[in-house]
Amino acid sequence: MKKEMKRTTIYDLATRIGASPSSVSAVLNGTWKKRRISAKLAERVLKLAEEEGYTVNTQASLLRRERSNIIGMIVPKYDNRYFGDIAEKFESMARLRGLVPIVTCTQRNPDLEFDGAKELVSYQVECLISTGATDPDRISDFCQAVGVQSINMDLPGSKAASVISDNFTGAFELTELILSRCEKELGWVGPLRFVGGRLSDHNTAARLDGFLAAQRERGIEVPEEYILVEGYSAKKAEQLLAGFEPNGPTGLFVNSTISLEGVVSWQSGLPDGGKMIRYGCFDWDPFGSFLPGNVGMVEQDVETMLDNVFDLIGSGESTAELIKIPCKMRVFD
Amino acid sequence: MKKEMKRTTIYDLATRIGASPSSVSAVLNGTWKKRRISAKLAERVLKLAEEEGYTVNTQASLLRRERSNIIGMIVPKYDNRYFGDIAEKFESMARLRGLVPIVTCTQRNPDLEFDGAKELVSYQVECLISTGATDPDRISDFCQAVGVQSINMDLPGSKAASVISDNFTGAFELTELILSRCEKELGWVGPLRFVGGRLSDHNTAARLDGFLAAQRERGIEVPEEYILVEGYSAKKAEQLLAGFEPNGPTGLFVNSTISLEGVVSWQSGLPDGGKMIRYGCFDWDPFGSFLPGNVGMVEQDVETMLDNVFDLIGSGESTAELIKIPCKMRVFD
DNA sequence: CTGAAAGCGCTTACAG
DNA sequence: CTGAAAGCGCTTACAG
Repeated sequence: MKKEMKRTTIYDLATRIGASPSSVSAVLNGTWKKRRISAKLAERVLKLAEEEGYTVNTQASLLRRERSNIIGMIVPKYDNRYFGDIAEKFESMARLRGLVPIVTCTQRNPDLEFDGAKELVSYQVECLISTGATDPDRISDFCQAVGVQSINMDLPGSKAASVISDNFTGAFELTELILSRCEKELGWVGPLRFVGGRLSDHNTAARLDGFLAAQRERGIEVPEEYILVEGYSAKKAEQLLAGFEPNGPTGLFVNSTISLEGVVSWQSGLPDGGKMIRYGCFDWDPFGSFLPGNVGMVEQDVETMLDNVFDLIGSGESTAELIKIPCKMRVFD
Repeated sequence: MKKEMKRTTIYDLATRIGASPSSVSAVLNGTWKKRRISAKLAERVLKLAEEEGYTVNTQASLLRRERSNIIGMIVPKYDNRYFGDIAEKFESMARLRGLVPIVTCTQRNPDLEFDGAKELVSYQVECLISTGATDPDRISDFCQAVGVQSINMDLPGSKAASVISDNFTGAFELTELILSRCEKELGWVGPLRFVGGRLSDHNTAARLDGFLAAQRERGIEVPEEYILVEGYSAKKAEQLLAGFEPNGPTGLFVNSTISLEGVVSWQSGLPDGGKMIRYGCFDWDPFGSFLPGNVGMVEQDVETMLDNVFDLIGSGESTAELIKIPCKMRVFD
């Protein structure tokens, strides 16, 4: 490892070729046709650059250019399919559009979240997508102050456009599915329990609304103590259910795959293995369809959400509009 | 959105404060004590910077500095816990060490993989970690040519140090577990099937070795047609098993959670739901423990692998050593 | 305690 | 078809 080796620059290339740095630069960044540089020169430069393992110094290049083409995203976690999928699709869709994506993971930590946003701004991002952010408005305020566009995804904010799932409708339909399967398979009609999430979280609140509305429509009253929302973690879900040993048919609405882990763990510890339980989950995981009692999952439409995000980018005036994307329902049998 | 707004620079700050850009710069980047700048000046600068929403221009700053502190990682996919975990822990461990992580996802595409590596090099990374790369040596060669350290993780290469799991031992132990559970629970002893992966892939080969060794030790001969390695995808695994309807006890060694999806799907389609099947999986997923017939999973020790990677960074001469990290066994019952 | 000046590696009008 | 020159926003010796 030649540690203190200086990287090859366009000056090195220019010297060795016997041309000017300007010409080398033009060849390397593709503007050489409009500068009418001879094809032979271009060819020689390209060949030498290849041989020397030349790579442009992005820092120098971006410093000089007026646009960075960089687009940043903060994401809370990679611990479930949803955010992993978002990060992955964001990267490939950005590249397809000629943009350079940078994604950073904030550990669901509000301070890291803001630090991450600042870091991306100092990379000169042209737009910053806050995904699942706990405090998107703080980020939007900051972005606005420095003239950078910001967009919220998954969790809405009030200071920038937001693209989120239609949580109400998804939850409504999932609730209907669980109810009808309870009736058909267990001959039971009754209030479902809602497990996981936090009421201060917009998505949980909207899903709970859909959950309640679907039952109200069937004349089912849901007791307050059936709403078990004290966090997302698997452990929390398991704790909340710990005392509960259903002695007959029951139904559960599980809010997120993280909570689902706890639910399934609780279920498998029941005397009868929870044979009389049916549940559905708002969130998708490929192993979900093989879990006993799972009647269906709501899959958020990441691709359409991102399509909408990209449409918003560079769309001039950004109002704080809220775009809701329908979810897909995965039904198991 | 003030689109064409110029960002605040240290010159703006200096003018408004009535100090020189040098002093402002020193205050902002923390070198001001050694430059013995007055605390009052420092305070005023910091306050104004805060008010103006100043953020350093990373491009300009890095261009001037001699070290970037940037450390890059390419990762194939975020479609399972393993790589998501790696990316996430890499980011936080890098920050803990005062480094700036950049992770890019290459879609398991060899060309994107190399492009990603080049992109990171042009960001002036000081070290590039190739995780699960299909052609790590190509990347190492490139890095060496431009004087950047490279390290392989998960999948080994021959041109740079590699930190990988001890696949042989993990597979050996998992095979023993499956065999003993087949015997205990099904009263059956016999050769297991190996499902998923690719023989050209170092990890699959090492795991297959462990798989065969554990059976050889017990005097079990594994027929060649029991080795079903034609790729990782869930669909592939399901296809390979499609014709197979065991009419008695059987055991499977599943190579990766991706393949596991296909296995479980095949299993759930069997007449008896696959009650007489026991299997284990080389790879960890939290839902795995709830799958019927799953006796255990091998969890790769991401944290220890990354510890080793970070120890290697900046460690001077990089030999192409191979560091094997023991896996953890998760046993279900 | 502080400032003037050089320069990091590029890009881009501008002038041939 | 090509080059000289300015300048992007910083950092860092160097000289007070």
